[in-house]
Amino acid sequence: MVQGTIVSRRAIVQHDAGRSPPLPEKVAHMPELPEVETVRRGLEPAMVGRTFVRVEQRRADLRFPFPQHFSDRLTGTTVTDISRRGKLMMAGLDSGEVLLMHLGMSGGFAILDNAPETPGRFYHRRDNQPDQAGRHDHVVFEMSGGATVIYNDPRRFGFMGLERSDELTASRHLRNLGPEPLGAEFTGQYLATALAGRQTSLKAALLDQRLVAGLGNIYVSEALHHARLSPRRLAASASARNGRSIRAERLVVAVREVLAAAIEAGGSSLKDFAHTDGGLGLFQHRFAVYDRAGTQCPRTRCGGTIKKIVQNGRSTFYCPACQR
DNA sequence: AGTCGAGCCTGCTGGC
DNA sequence: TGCCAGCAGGCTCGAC
Repeated sequence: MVQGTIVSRRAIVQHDAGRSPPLPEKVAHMPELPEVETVRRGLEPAMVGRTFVRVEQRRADLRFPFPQHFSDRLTGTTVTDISRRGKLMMAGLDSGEVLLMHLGMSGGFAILDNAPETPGRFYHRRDNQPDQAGRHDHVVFEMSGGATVIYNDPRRFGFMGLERSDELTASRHLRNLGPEPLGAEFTGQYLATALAGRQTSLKAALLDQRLVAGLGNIYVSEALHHARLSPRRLAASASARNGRSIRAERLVVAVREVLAAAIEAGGSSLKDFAHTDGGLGLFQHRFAVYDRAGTQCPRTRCGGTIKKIVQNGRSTFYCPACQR
């Protein structure tokens, strides 16, 4: 299932328990960059090159109000491509507009595909069945080619927008986004410069989408552990000294590796979906520190114990022994 | 300008 | 057993 909900992923893990041992570790449960990328890839076959035959908008707003005449502006247009910036998905339309889709923290898509070659059917309910009341199914796209794409979002922190493609970069949802963490722009030198003078924690700085786009609470904790840097460290202290910052360089590598591994795990779940009765979105990704307070640090020969602290009102997990 | 907290929202969990 | 407070978090806005 293409989404980022806790319930579904756990449910599927349990559902599949007969084939593979149940995972004692936590599975990813909120849409950060890797989850969004997986969703994007899952939407492509159902939407790209397809036309919106019918668009059903079931409520006036999510996190923000829907754009004016939302369904009318989509109906009859064809999707040219689906891309991503940070946690934001963008479907290019042949009308010259771009459909923006953000999953917030509980958003996800279900695809009912009537095409015979892909008899997939997936929902993110505990029982893998459609929400009976359809209570949180807020948008329904009926696409040419037979797929019905349903946006579900219990907490409604997600949103959809429509922008003219030539005004896209000026959109308030895009204009402040920092570089893609997996792109060429995100280098040690960039990060060192961006962190210079910042009097906040490294954790808070990395969560700032203006600094780098796509990291959330989970992957920031993971990346900092990977880089052996304390989330409590002053951001500025990871910036350049004598024109070079070992710490910033280490952090860039860690961010890239952690995200790439998670995308890989998500990609596997997409691939598996084609061969099952509907388990897309299963992230069997394991975390080193996130939500693992009290357990032993997975780093070889570290021997530390993972600790949970609260920074800026959010939980942070790290190993005080190896993260400095 | 940079930093931080409130608030949005619902579902799950843990404590009584 | 049942109830309910507390927690979870991405993003924007407002306060300092």
